[in-house]
Amino acid sequence: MISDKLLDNTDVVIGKDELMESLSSGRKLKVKFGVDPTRPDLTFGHLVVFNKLRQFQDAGHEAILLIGDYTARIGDPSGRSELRPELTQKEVEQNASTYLDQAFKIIDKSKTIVRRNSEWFGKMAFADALTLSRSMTVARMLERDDFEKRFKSNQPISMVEFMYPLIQGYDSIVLESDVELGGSDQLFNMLVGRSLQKEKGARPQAVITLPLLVGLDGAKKMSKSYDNFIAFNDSSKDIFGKTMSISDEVMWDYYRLLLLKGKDEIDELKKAHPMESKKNLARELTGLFYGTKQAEKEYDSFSQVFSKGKDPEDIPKFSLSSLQLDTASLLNVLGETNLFESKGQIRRMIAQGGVKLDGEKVENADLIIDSIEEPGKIIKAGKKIFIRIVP
RNA sequence: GGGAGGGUGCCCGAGUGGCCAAAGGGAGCGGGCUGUAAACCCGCCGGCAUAAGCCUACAGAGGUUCAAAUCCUCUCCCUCCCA
Repeated sequence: MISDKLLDNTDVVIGKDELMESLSSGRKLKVKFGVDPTRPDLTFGHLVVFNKLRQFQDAGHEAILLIGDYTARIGDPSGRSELRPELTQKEVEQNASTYLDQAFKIIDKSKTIVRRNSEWFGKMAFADALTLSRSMTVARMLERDDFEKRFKSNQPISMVEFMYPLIQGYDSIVLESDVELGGSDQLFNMLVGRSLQKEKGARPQAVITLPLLVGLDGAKKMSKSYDNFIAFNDSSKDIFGKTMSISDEVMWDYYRLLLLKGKDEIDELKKAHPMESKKNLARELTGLFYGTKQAEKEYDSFSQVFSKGKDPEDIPKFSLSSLQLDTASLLNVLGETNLFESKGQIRRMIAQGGVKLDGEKVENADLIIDSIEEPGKIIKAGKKIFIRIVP
C-alpha cells in the first residue's frame, strides 16, 4: 500500500481520514512544503521533511516548494525566544538560490514546482492584510506554546510575529494545497492554513508533521542556532565525522528518519557492533550527497585516523616559506594556519598536551620548526586537526 | 500620558565604588577512559605577551572619583502596572 508508506515516520497527521480518501481516489495531490530562506544552509533536520516530500513525488503527487522570500524578512517566531533580525532582499535571494540547489539533491527537480510568496504578498494592499487579520484572535494566537511562554516570561512579541502564522496560512489558500508538510514546530502555523482554507470554503489541507531530528549533542533538536547540525553543504569528511560523533542511542533515529530504514532492518543492524553500524550510517549518509565512491574513501580514512590512530591521507599543507613572522616557532606556525581561534588557544592546547609533532608530544610552544624535507613533518593538534609542514 | 523594574562575557545568570577579566551553570576546547562517540573524571575557557604586564570588555555617549559593571546626566532598547 503506497498510502501507508506515506504516513510512515510522521508525527501528527491532521485530516487523516480525508487524506486517506484522497489518496485512494488516485487524485494527484498538491503537497506544500515551505522553507524560510533565513539562513543559507539546509541541515539534516530538513532532510527528514525532504525525504517525505520525495516519497510523495515518487507516489505521483505534485510537490510545491514554497520559498518564503517575503516572510523570511519577518522571521518565523516558531521555537524562538527572540525576534529575528530582518534580512535584506538580497540576502534572502542568495539564500533562496542555494536552498534550491541543496533541496534538489533530495527531491526530484523535474517534478517540483517552486513558488515564492512575494508573488502575492508583494502586491497585497494593507487593507487586505487587515482583512486577513480579522480571521485570527489574540486568544488563539496565545494558545501557541512559544508565544505563551514568551508572553508569560515577559519576553517581547512583536506584532509582525503575531501575523506570521496568518501569512503562512494564506500561502496555502493561494497554492490550493492538499497537504502541507513541516516539522512538529510548524504544527500551529499549518493548522492556521487549514482553518483559513475552510473559512474560504476551500478544501482544507491535511497537515503532516515530521519528527524533529535530534542534533549532534543528542539532546536538542538539530538546528543551526544550536550549532549541533550536519548541513547538506558540509564536506564529505564533515558529514562522515559529524555522524560518527552522535551517540549510539540517537543513531537509530538517523537510520529511520534519514535513510528511511524499516524496523526489521534496524533490528538487524542492532545486532552488529554499534561502531560498525555507525560507520555504516555515516557511509550511507555521505554517499547520499557525494556518491558511494567518495563515501567509501571517507570510511577508510576515518578508520585509519580514529580506529587505528594513523594520520589521514589528505593533510592540509602549510608552507614555511609563506610564514609572515621571523621565527618559525611552533606557536607562530600554528597561528598562521588560521585553524585556531587565537594564539592563546594554541598555547593552552600545547600546555595541555594536545599537540604532537610527528607523533611526539610537544610541550614547548617556542620549539623551532626547521630542516624540512619532503614529505614534511606532521603536526597534530587535538584529535581532528592535522597539518603537514612543507618547505 | 503617568509610575515601576531592567539591559553583564558565545548563551543563561551573580555581582551595587577598589579584593572584577567579573561567582555559578551551560556550550566549547584539551587530556584521561573507550568502540569514533555518549556517559564519566581532570583541566582550560577575552586578546597580545616567555613573564612582569599591557589592551579590550559589563547597552551607547558624557561626567564625578586616586579608583566605576557598580554613583550622576543624557540617549537607545526591553518588560510590568495604571490610563
